[in-house]
Amino acid sequence: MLDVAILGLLMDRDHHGYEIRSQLRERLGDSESVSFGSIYPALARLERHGLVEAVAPAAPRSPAISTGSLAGERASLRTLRTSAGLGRRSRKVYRITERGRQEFHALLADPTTVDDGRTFSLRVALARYLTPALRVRLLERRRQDLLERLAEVRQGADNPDLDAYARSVMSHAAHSVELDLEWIDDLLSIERSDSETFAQEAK
Amino acid sequence: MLDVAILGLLMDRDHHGYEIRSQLRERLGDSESVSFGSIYPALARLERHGLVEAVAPAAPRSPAISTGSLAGERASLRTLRTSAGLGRRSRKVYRITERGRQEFHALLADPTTVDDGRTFSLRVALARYLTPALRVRLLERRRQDLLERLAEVRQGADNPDLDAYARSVMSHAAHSVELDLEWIDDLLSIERSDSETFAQEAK
DNA sequence: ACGTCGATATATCGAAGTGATATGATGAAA
DNA sequence: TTTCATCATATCACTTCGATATATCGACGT
Repeated sequence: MLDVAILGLLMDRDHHGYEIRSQLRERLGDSESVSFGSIYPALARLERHGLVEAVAPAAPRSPAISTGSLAGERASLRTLRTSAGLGRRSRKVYRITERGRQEFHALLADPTTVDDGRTFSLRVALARYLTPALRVRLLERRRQDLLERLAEVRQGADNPDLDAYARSVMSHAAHSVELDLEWIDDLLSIERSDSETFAQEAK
Repeated sequence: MLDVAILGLLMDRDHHGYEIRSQLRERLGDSESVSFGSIYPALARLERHGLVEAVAPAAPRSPAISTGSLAGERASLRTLRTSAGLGRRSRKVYRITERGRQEFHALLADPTTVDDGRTFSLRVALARYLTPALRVRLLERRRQDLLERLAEVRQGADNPDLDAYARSVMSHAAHSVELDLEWIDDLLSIERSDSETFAQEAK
């Protein structure tokens, strides 16, 4: 899951570890922040597998300071640290590789992994990288799972064995799943109207 | 988190590992099932710490078959397996200890741990074991967290840098948090009206 | 009577994630 | 000028996950 998230962010542009954490919340809507204890090992892992690569510390806003040699890079690193706005501790910036892009598409579309709320939201947030057909499949798969879950929690909400608090949890879970279902149905109807528009244009 | 959940279930009655998993979903509303790979180690850990203890395989529905000796227990185990309804592989039933009860209350009320959606729901499902004051504190703490989260996701929903899918995720997250807040406000108003009733009765 | 499927049940293993902690630089405020 | 908040990487012990192995029983079809 984290792999897809990181690769997805890197599809857009290069990032360093610390930034990935905030982007995960801001762009991919991750509610419970992923800890640094998973991000840095994940980045190391992805690099080991050749899916991402460390970029030589990029030139700061002010262009053309260093252009390549090892000594030059070291100098630019020092420059980077003290130069306007971009200081802080030296960043390790990562770029996605071609193999990384392939793996990203494969992971994102993989139908064998069952989505929980978190991975599903992640996938939707990255849905522009899926084909329309794969998007619909993703949404309909989740829809089925939620319908099953809805039946479960509704039963719990009516279970007289449970005390008022437990029943309240169940009943709120039911409302929450209902809201999720409405969302998915909205997304599905958008997908369908988009494909209609497409069909009409082709006509 | 899993510790509180297991202890909470054992407060009610004895359970074996397999059963705990289903009860977690049915009684405590846990959406993403906890795997056996965490339940059995957790049970072993709790036993090591003296918070739970393994019970001699309980007598089946039909009462009074064995009453104590080692030989008797072994016999009852065999009986258990082949007797009506309760067969299957031999179960390992756990009971909560006195120290376990103390620890349960401490963990449930612990204000230092920050609740995510899962642990919060768990705590509410077990809220009957909290005092009214601790219940209100739990609810208000979560309310604050959600208000902050709401501001974040609303910003994301309006962020023109994001594509329609990512914005949709953010906007749905906002609606979801709003629903959570309504739930919490309901629970809070119930707590308050309960304490009023209580005050009036005392009068 | 036979096989085999699905549910019940415990257990273990490697890989991944968490939460805490260490380290240190920088900019802003007190 | 010290000190505080934020930025940034890293590691550690412990917990959790997902897959897999093992085994028993009831039900179902053939």
